Parts: sequence; structure tokens; C-alpha cells
Amino acid sequence: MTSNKAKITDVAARAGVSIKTVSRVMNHEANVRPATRERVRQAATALDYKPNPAARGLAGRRTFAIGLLYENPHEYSYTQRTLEGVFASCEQAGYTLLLRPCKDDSRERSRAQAARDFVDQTRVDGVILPAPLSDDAGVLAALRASDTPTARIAPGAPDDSCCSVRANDRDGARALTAHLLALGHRRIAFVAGDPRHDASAQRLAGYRLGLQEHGVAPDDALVAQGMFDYESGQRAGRALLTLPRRPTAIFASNDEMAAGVVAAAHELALAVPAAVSVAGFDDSPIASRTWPALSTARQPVFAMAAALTRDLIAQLRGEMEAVRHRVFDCPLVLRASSAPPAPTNAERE
Amino acid sequence: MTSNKAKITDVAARAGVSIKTVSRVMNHEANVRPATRERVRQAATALDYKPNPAARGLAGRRTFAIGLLYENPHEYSYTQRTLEGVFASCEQAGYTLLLRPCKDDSRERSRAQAARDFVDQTRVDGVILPAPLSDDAGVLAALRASDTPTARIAPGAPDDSCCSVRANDRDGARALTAHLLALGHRRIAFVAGDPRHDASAQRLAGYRLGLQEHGVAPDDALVAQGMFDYESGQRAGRALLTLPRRPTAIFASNDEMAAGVVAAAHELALAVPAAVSVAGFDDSPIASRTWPALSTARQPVFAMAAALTRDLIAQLRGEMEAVRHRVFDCPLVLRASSAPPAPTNAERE
DNA sequence: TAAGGTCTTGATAACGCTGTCATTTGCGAT
DNA sequence: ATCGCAAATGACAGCGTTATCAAGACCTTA
Repeated sequence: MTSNKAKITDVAARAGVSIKTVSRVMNHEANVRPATRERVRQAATALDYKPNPAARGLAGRRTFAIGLLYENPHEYSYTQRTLEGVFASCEQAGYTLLLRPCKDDSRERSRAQAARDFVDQTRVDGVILPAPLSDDAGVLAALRASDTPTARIAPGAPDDSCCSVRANDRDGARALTAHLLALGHRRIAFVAGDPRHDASAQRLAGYRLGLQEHGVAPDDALVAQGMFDYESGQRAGRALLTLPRRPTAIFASNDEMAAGVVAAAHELALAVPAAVSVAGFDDSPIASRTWPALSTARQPVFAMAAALTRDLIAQLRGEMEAVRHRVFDCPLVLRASSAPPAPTNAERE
Repeated sequence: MTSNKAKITDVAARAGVSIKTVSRVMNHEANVRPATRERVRQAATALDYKPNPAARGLAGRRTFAIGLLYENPHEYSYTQRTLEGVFASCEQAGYTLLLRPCKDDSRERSRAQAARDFVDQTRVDGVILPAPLSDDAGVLAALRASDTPTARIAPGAPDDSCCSVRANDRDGARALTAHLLALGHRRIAFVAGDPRHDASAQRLAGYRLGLQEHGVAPDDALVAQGMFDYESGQRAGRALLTLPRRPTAIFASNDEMAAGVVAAAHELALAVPAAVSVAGFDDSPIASRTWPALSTARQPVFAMAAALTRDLIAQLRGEMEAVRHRVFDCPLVLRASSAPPAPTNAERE
């Protein structure tokens, strides 16, 4: 479905004016009669006309682009690391990187619309979608409609329309659960993440699998719902730590929430890890900035993003025969937040 | 100094071939005799030829650009917030945003070279430089050499060549110091930031001014050097908290370092704020994720970035008569990490 | 009513590159 | 030498817009 993009001549024909007049209207130049301006506007809208930025840049000697240079900052978030990985591969292949926030905003613009606008405006050769956009049907449809090759990070259902990359969330979560079990924990709570991310389900599955493999019966009272953010982790932590039979360990399915759990423990004057062990997932910057620092599973974000971008570019170049789905392991990173449980009174006697 | 960009015809003439052959070489196409290829390469290098991306895009129907769509993440770093502010203004004005990491890397490429490559490759209309790039003489010179309008965030010495924006770091630091003094602290330590950032000097000056205004003699033993990152804050915290006469409060000049100070206090089993108060600066995400949460001064990063970008675009449009230098205030955000000092033994008796 | 503006509009030439297709060159086989 | 074929190269027409400059339309004013 190659979109038959309207061009300036089409608009001019429809409005019954010369292309120069269309150009004037599109560029908000003065000295166009209001009636003419309006006629052109309507024609442009009717044809869904978007000026071609390359032609504009060539003829007008400007790009309508602003550059933002930045230096490696001290803070290093997930998005940032993704960006660095994508950029590294782009640079190597001589590609430029365009970034675009894509959210439902207050106005009536959906994510799908934002995606459509982006490709129309920039005519990028390809697009990379991190989760949860990688599972947003509207966005995917918009990109498919414009014939834009796409690559997905952590999609729920990889298919043969796009390359993808993901972490082995299930095995990482299973290993982390096994670690807590090996320390001697038996009542291990879990804080689930944003259900829009497929990783949430995978990590929960890994947790359950880990328990099962060690013959520990799962207890749904020990599974709390979070949203991958600090506040939801803190709330879940408060709830779990005030349970009648308190868990001796809490595995939050990302570091951000785990930090919230640690804060909740502090609030309740429960020492970590003496009174309760805490584990996270991702090895994001916050994992080493809480006190105590978090045991977690490292998601190799940079490498994942870089590999996916290489695949996308290979596809753009026609060098890729079939789409590729990569899976990366998440090795454990053990820090101070996990330790053997305190002996119970019964055991002590 | 408008750079007389070489074009494909120049390279073709110098190499004694047709432009098509130059095109083939530049695009790594097959079927070019090695000798010819080499001749073209040398001509291109000699003339510092960089293909015009707009022309390429127009003729070849591709942009050599990759888009990265992302959704508002939970983590929200300084760079991220800057980006959002810049993007908001770009979007409103119909500009596209190009992002580029700019660091000295292992290879022989300086930041200045990276900046030069960026404008050559993308031909952006303007560039925004956050600190410390905004004070990098090499980068500034490279941008000036290519006649690229530039706008600077938090520059040390704003001049009439660029618009700029900065926070009132001095007054923010002074107010935060006054807050600690008002709580009753007298031995207030300070952790300075990366000397490459002008903000570091400003915040230190504000701290000194605050002390002075309250008649407290400054003590250089209470000023530690940090680099704006967590580890340096932690080191400074350890050093300051093991001083013979321990400070009752530590003002770290950004939140990242303040979080390190909190960790150091935890290590030394000193309760915050009971045994020692801690304050940061910026109101970055980590400020509300430490335990206890940090008292700090809020730097309105989004608004600053958005305003600066508006100014830059106005300048690009020729709507700005003179460059503009904006200054934003940093209101205090008081949280749990600061409290009155514990009474000394002397006072208690 | 005509002269002299000013405001609108259009014809056409760039802009710098790639795609198409024809032509030339090189080289092994005859 | 000559032929034939593949490899190498070039001529030239776009690509979709903006810039230039001239021409036409429309007012004012005397």
C-alpha cells in the first residue's frame, strides 16, 4: 500500500493557482489574498498534502530541523541507553537519528496519529519502536500503511513483518527467583509491571516457574500489581510488608519499583536485607543508587538496541533475507539487597 | 565565513570523471574500477565533500534517517526533560529534532569534530548546546565556522553571539543554604560539582553568600570536590562525615551527589536527617527516590529548554532583533532529608 | 479618467543528487 | 586481428520544492 503522496502541483491544480502560490500559503508568507489562501488550504487538506522536506531543503537551503547535541550525561536512563545503542549502529552505517516522543496527549491526537505525522513529516527510511509502542496496534498499522520498515524492541508477539529484539525476561526472572530460594527464602512476593509490556507477563511467568521448580507453592496473595514506576512499587511494598504473614523477600519486576519497595521498607523500619530481601530487574542506574544497592538481572539494553538497529539497516539495504528475532540473556547482578532470611523464632529455639 | 561546500560536480571535475561515477563511489556501488574509485575518493577527501542529504533524499527517495519513536518513560532524566522541552517548541514551530551524542570517544575524534560532522551531515538550521558543551570552545568554534545559529543552555559567559538560558543557580543555592541555617545548622558542608559546568561555581558562590549573610564563617575544610555524579557524592559524603568535627548538614550541589551522600550516611549508620541533614539541587527524579527524599531546589528544565528553543527558532526566522538571555529561578522543594540538628551534648545539659 | 502605486500571482530556473539507459572500454576466446 | 560479452562509465532527465523577477490586478489620488 504505497501512499500516493500528493505534491505541490496537485494542490495547485485543485486550487486553481500556481505552485508558487501554494508554496506561499504553506510557508505563511504575506501577500496572499485571504480567499486564495483559504482555497489553497482546503485543497491541501483535501489531498492530505505534506511538503516533501527533502525538496524543501534542496530548494530552500534549509532543513527545518534543529539539532540537539549532548554529552554523555551522568544519569543514564533506559531510554538513554536505548538511544545510545541505536545511535551507535546508525553512525556506523551513516544514518541519521530522528527522535520523537510519542504519547497520547491532551488533544485528540492518538499515538497512531503521532506516528503517522512523524513519518509524513520526516520521511524516515525506517522506525524503531521500544515497548510498549512495539505492541501498539494503531502505531504498527500506521507504519505499515505508510510502508515504513519497522523494528520492534520487546514485542509481545514477534511476527514476520518486523525484526525484533528482546531480553529473556522469563529466564532472568526464574534465575533471580532461584537465587532468593537458594538463600533460604520461601515466602517470596512479586511485584508485577505494566501489563501493556509483554515483559511483565514473562517476568511473572519466570517467577512462578522458579518457585515451581523448587517445589514452593505459589501464593497469589504475594503477587502485587505495579506499573513499573517508583510510586507503584512503593505502594506495593507497603501492602506486601504489612501483610499478616510478611514475605521475607520481595522481587519487584523492575529496579524502579524495587527502589519503591526499599523506601516502603525504610518507612516501616524494616531493615533491608536483614528483615526483608529485595530484588529488582534491569540493572538500571537506580539499582546502584538505592541503599542498599539492589540485586537484579542485567538487561543488556545498549547491545540489544544496537543489534536491532543493525538488523533494520540491513533490511533497508535489502541485505536481509528474512526478519530476525534476537533474544538476549539477563545475567544476575547480586548486590547488598538480598541475603538469607532472618531465622524465625521457631528456628532459633 | 560561509563554507563553500563542495558539490558533486566539483569532485567529478577534480577526479576527471562524470558525476555519476562520483555518485557510485559515494554509495559504495559495485562496478567501479579500483583505480577510479581511489581517484574519486581522494578528490572527495581533498575537497571535503559531503553529499547533500536533501538532494540525496529528493533524487533517491530515501533520507538515510532512522526514526526512534518513544513514549514518555517513567524514568525522567535531565537530558530527557531537556529533550522534551526542546521538542515541544520544535513541534509547535514545525521543526524536526535531531539528536546527537557528542563526546570525546576512544578514537581521535574530538567533540569539535563530532559537532562539525553533525552539521555537515545533517545541515541542521540551528543547534542547541546543553552544558557543558555550551562552554566548549572547540564546539562553539566549529558551529560558528559553519555559520550555524546556536543556542546555549547554562553557559558560563553568555555573549551576543548566541541566545542562552540558565537557572539562577546562585540564588537557589543561597536560598537552600539559608534554609539549612534557619533550621539551626551552623556547620554546613558543601559538595561542589564538575568544574566544567559554570553552574558549579555559581552554586558554590551562592552557598558562600548564604553563609556570609547569616554571619557564619566559611570553612574550606567543609567544601569537598565532586563531579555531579553519584560516586563522587558518595566519596565526598564519606570524607565529610568522618571529619573530626562532623558537619550537621551537607549541601551537595546536585541531587545525584546528594543521593551519594545519603548512601554514605547509611553506610556510617548516621540517620538522615536526625544525625545529618542533606540537601541537593535540581529536583531531578532521584531526589524523590532516595530515602529519605531530598530537600532541593527545583530547576525548571523543561520550561528553560522550551523557551530557549523558541528563541532559537525566532532567530532562524529573523524575528529576533537581539539575542536574548533568559534566567529562571529555582524554587525550594523541601522534603524529609533536612531537619533541625540534634541538640549537642552541651545544649542538652 | 489616467497615472502611479501597491498588492497578487505566475513562469521558469535553479537546488544537488540518483536512476535509467546508452555508450565505451577492456579482455579473453577465436 | 576480430568478435563478443561483461564491466565501466557517462549523458541527461527527473525528484518536489523555493527563489527570482516579471506581469497582471486592483486601488488611490489628482
